[in-house]
Amino acid sequence: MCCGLATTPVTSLDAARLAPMFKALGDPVRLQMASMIAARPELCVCELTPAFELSSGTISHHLKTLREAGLVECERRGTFVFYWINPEALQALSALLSVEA
Amino acid sequence: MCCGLATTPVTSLDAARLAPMFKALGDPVRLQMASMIAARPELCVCELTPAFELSSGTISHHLKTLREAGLVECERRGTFVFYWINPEALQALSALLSVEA
DNA sequence: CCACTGCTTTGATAAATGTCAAGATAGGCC
DNA sequence: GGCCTATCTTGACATTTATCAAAGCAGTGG
Repeated sequence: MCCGLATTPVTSLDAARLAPMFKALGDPVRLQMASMIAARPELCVCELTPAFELSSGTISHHLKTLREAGLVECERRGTFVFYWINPEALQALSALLSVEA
Repeated sequence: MCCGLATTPVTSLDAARLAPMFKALGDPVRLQMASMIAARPELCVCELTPAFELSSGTISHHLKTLREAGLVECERRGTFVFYWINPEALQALSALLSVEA
């Protein structure tokens, strides 16, 4: 890996683009959500909701944050909505953090 | 890499521990700061300050946020204060994001 | 068409955040 | 000791955020 945060400082432009993704992961609830979604090919909201002691409105709000950050995508199938992770987004962040080598 | 966000979902405990680090990187100013610090063995605040159009108080505040998240450490040497990155912290985050394999 | 379920949106509220100006500290130097 | 510079801390303010309750929308099935 050649271009981590440790080798070349990110430009203010890159920072503006990438910071929202980190920000989206910067809430414990959303980090856990993202993790649950990433651990499977896709995950139904109906499986996500009971994992947290939060109103469904709040769950939906957090999912929207993850979506708008580009970290996940979703699709409605019948009554249910399924979410999956966007691997490119994770990779972009991971590459940035690669300390060296 | 065996234990990324994509393989085993993080526990709520891990989420609580790691989210603040992501959160600290979730501001464009702080992300760029962290990047500048990581690009060198250490960096003087006096080099950091003129890179942003922000008051020195605000710079100091952001550095405190990075410090409290465990992402950087610092030491005073004479009049100047030097910051350096905490590689373990970056690695912890990077490992979590490793999409697979 | 009506009721029900799953999910999202809206409105409201308390708490957290980013910023600056101004004051406080610490160290170097006369 | 007294001044100057570098950094941090404090107080204030506007903005953003996390949350809930309630209302809205989309599909399913009677």
